[in-house]
Amino acid sequence: MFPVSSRSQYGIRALVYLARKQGHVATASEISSREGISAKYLEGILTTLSSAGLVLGERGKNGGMRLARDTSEITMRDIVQALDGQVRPVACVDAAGDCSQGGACLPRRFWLGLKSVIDEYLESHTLKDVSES
Amino acid sequence: MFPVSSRSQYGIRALVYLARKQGHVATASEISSREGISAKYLEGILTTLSSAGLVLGERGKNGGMRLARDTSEITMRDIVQALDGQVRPVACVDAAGDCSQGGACLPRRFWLGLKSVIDEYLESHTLKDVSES
DNA sequence: ATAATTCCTATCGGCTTAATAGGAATATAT
DNA sequence: ATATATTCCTATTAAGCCGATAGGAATTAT
Repeated sequence: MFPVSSRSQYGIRALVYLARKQGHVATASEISSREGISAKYLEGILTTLSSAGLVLGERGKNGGMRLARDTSEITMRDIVQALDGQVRPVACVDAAGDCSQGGACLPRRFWLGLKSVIDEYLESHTLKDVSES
Repeated sequence: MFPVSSRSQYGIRALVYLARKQGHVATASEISSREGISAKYLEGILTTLSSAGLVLGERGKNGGMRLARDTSEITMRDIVQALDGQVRPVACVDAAGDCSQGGACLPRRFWLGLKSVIDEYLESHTLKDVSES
């Protein structure tokens, strides 16, 4: 129950690895071999993190990836949201809010509360916390 | 991210329905038609809830399902655990604890904390809360 | 007996996801 | 310039999960 995708888990490990580099670059293949993650798969994950603005990708020879900002400025919510989207326990807890039961749906509040506690936990932990703990 | 299975969602709706019955029986087909849930599928869900001791199944004619205990004595964690197993964001956060990285796995604490906040939220909300909110 | 119900087992089709493949775009080094 | 190393883009595959269905066995009231 409440499984976290491999994508997010890999992404976090990669970012922890980059955090240790203190802002210096590391290539996708370096991270993949050190962390034991499929090279091509991780490559795509890092590209996604780059689109999300969490890392900077530098192309070409001697290129690689580096953190886009300080580890204390990257929350765990930023990461999992970039890789697996918003926290959404059930379909009806988003902007659309198209619960088939309308306002009469009793469990809705309960699910909204669950979304809140998860979001708050993720948001209150930064990459700095995780990479130094 | 963090989707809750249809099984758990259906199960909760069925239990809310039963809660309204104040301990009287309702058949699986009655609940399925009232709640718009696939009959046979819901049947299996209720059987599972029965094995878990949350409802009592009475076989035979005039049989049906009733809550096994008071709504305030059934936590939301009881329900989702019965239907979808333990809260387990990542594989390594259970008794086995076979993290390939061993004690050197940095994100482990983070995931354990996430598991805790989810467990605590689920445990602190009962069927009574949800069915009366 | 008959009817109505829970309970058990097996199966199917569709969706998601981890993983792979091939290459295009880009930048550096020589 | 050319070769090399890297990110970035698009498609495809293989496997697993999950919602749903099917058919019945066991049980109980009428």
